[in-house]
Amino acid sequence: MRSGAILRLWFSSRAMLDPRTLAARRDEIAESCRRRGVAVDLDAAIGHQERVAALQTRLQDLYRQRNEHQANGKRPLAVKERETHAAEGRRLKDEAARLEAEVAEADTTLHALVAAIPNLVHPDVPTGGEADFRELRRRGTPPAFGFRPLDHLAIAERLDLVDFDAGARVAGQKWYFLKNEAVLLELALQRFALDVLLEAGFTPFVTPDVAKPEILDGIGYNPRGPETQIYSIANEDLCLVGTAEITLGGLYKDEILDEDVLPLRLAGLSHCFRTEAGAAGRESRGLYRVHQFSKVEMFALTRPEDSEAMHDELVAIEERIFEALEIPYRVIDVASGDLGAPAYRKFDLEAWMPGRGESGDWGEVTSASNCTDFQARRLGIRFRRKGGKRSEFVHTLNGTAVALSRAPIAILENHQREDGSVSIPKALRPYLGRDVIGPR
RNA sequence: GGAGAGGUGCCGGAGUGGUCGAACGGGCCUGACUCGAAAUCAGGAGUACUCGCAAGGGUACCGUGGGUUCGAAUCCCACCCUCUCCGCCA
Repeated sequence: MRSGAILRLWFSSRAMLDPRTLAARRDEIAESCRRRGVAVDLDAAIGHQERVAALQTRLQDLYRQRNEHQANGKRPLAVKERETHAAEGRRLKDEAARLEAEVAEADTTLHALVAAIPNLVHPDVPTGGEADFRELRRRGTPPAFGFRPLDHLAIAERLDLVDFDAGARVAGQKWYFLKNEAVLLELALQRFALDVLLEAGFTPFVTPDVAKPEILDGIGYNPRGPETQIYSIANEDLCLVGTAEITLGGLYKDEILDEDVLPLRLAGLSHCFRTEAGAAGRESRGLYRVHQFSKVEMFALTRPEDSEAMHDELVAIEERIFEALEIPYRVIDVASGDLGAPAYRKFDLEAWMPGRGESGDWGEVTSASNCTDFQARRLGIRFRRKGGKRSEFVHTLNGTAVALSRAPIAILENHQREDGSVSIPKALRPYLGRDVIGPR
């Protein structure tokens, strides 16, 4: 009789927003959900948690009885006795099976209820929707052109850098070929960003471009459903990753780390695939919103007390990169309704894009999130303090070092010149092997 | 993709139906010895959940999921993974 599975099923559901403390933190969680504009039936979850706990206690007690009974059967028994003993054993087994089914059913419900609860929200996060962000600072000055600046698509077409028509022919709408110096630019940016991260103590990775649904789920993505951003591979239990955050987060799934290896700073280079379901009609010209791009991603695992400092560190690195690329940007504190379920707080870098909108506009180029223990709970990533007995969940953070779709937009648009050429920022020249693209 | 071997605790590695949460060795922690260290000796130590103020109990876990049995690390089935060989291939 294998009874472990049923217990582990139950235990697995605890690895989210901790169901045990659900009741104690009810008001805090309710307030966070309200600020996010997410409707969650907290009381149902709490009620269910209690029901499952009670069932679980009964089941454990039954297991204890069963063990005692089995211990009694170890000595030699007369035939009659043996028969009686076996019958009682079968009865206990049936009863356990019935209870197990009940626990499993209740646990599935609890799991669904708890999974729907998003992370808490940092007290300083502005409350509201997409437009209610708080601007924290601006760096750099938007360039003043003595001519009418083009958008990146027009620049790229003139310089023969991208081919969306060919992309559509081969793969469909919003797929594209990079061409000529755009290829060199992508590689140069990758290597440049990687060097910045190496300098900052990151361990570099090239990650798988696919991951199992359970990993996606642990990170907080919902791979199924009509509005999903995630491609699934037919006939395989695999998804194309939307970011290396997924694979880097999965790297330490179910591990217990030593306190002294923290913080861990990981840099991941991967392709990113997004269905962009429901994104039709949004500002998405050219490379801004595409189905595939490359990205150098930062991922960090820290002790709980270190995550806010790490969050600042990630943003500082992003700023260092865009400063070196001589691109004006601003940093925003993303509003509660626009955080996504895993994030406790999120800082975006928005670069100035002269070709965006009527006369230039800010466009998101990076995003850094502190997910506290939300992902760690779902993935089972823990650490143990020196001399400590119990393990604790780590905090996870992620941030974009450079997205090779949007960073090139900012470079092309900000550094374009009247003759149609694009000058290359000094920091990038050694990587690109030239000072200028074009004119042609 | 085909054939074979194997998945046990931090590591190595026993264990083929109850005496196994698991021998033995290494590593690790504590103590003794030492001026100190090495060596040696003694002791300790898995993970998670749960009951309890605590001391201390209980339950589960030997790749995963099922099955047989009163009882499974051990027997049966399926799957996953690793290694070796063959084929194919960038």
